[in-house]
Amino acid sequence: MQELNDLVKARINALEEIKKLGINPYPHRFDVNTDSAAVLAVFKDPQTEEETELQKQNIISVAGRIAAIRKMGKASFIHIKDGTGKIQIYIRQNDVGEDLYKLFKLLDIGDIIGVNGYVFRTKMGEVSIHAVSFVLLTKTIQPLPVVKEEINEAGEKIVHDAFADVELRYRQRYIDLIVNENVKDTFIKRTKIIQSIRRTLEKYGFFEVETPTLQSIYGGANAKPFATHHNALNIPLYLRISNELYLKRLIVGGFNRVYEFVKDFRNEGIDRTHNPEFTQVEWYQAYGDYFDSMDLYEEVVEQACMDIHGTTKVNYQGVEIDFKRPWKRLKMTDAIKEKCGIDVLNMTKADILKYIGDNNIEFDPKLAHSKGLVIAALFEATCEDELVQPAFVMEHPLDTTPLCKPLREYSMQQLEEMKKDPEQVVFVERFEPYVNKWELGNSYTELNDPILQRTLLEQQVERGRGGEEETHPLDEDFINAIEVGMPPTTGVGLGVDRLVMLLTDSATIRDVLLFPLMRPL
RNA sequence: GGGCCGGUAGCUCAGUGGUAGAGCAUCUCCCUUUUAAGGAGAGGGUCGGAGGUUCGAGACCUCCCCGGCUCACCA
Repeated sequence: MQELNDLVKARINALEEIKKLGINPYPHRFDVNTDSAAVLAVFKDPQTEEETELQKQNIISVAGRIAAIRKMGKASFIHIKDGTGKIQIYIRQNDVGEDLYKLFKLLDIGDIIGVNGYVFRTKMGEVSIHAVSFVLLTKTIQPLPVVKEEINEAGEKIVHDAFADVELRYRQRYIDLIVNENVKDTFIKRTKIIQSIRRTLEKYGFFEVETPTLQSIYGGANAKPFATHHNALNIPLYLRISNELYLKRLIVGGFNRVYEFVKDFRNEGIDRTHNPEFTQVEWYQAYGDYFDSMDLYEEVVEQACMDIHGTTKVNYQGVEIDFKRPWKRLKMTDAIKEKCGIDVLNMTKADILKYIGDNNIEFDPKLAHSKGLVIAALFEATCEDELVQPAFVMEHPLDTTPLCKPLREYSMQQLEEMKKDPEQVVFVERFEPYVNKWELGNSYTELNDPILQRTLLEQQVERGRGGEEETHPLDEDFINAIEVGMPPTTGVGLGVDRLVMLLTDSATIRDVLLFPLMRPL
């Protein structure tokens, strides 16, 4: 038993008093027939005397958590919060009787009650419920932070003593949701965004599926996995880092348009835009290419923004971002040309490395073995900061991914020759959407050449042995699926959390995750 | 992992080496249209943890725990 502070002791005492009054502090149900939002709408317009009198005949019942109490002897005002907002309740001994008023005096902020009464407007003009009776529905033991609100003369709401400790807010999100108004709103928007994405995909005939979270071979992205173990089978398992390879199996199997919202798990650092588990939606479309995916990606995001805000423009942390289609599209090498003034296509790997060195550009020397990876690294170090408004960066070097098709402009013979020359960089039909300098997703014209697929995945394994940590283990069954034959296909991954951040003006990913990972205490 | 900042009452915060504070909340009393309700009084602390310096530490030093920002890592 933990040591009780005075506030908890006082509430337990009140609970005992209530029981002595013969009242069950935890009854089983209560009939609710309206809510605070609906009540406030009743007196939206000025009322006549007669109409006000009429309301007295209309007894309604609401239920919610006590948010504020103002006791004045034998009459009191409280505010309760229900799912839709806040409403003031007037409780008077003359109306509810001495016994109930005795119970009322034992209530605290945080307790949950049901109220029967009629709507009226107070002297001060606030639409309220005049209680004729009430029922205690849940007596609470733990005190809530006492947050007070004031409307100043300018009509602005001033919040006093807001529950602001971010650590406590994340660890005890239920309290955060109760006392901090805007928190719930963010999560309502999150759900609406997900619903909007789903609607857009359904509109185009995409079919929602579910694929395994526990995988014996992880793949589809370059990331470190979480490892776990299955006892009965006595095998190691991994939490998925991506569902890409499973969705492609479904394309092979004849589902021509599929999508899935998934939690991906990546065993990496935590910061403002990274949580170890995060949500992606991936969709795959047979017979399409990455241009089709760009079109749909734009539409999905623009529509989500419209559904939340009624406009394509949002303010994110002081920067206006406009999701209006069409978005800017630029090749990676052109972005480098624009920013750095160099054309990496006409440079040797040594030249590019020299440029990186001469300009003190951050560079991980482990990547120096591949000209393509050097180019991608140069792009990331120099160009990402420019990509604030929505834009598609396209045509990445082949070495950045083993799952994407080379550009259609290469002839088969050309491709063979390029692969033999380390100074030749093969580019692939890939794009990454960037907004606010963040990668907001990833998309390919999917590789469906089984011979090239095997070669590229085997190279990944070799690179893994060579020290690059985040490369793929070989998934033979996936290659088998591609050998069985996957139609021309394009696929997209969209980072849901970051999109929600942008659309809700949230500064950190933790503000759009109900329960972000915290180190246990 | 590095750098910087923070952890004091249930909540929000003061407190630069000398008796641990304020507001709200809590408890007692008054108050039948209040709204940061008001008035009178009272209680409430392992100052994140452990060592150390000092006559004396919430404060200074060392280590540790938790968090925030930032850099690195993370396509």
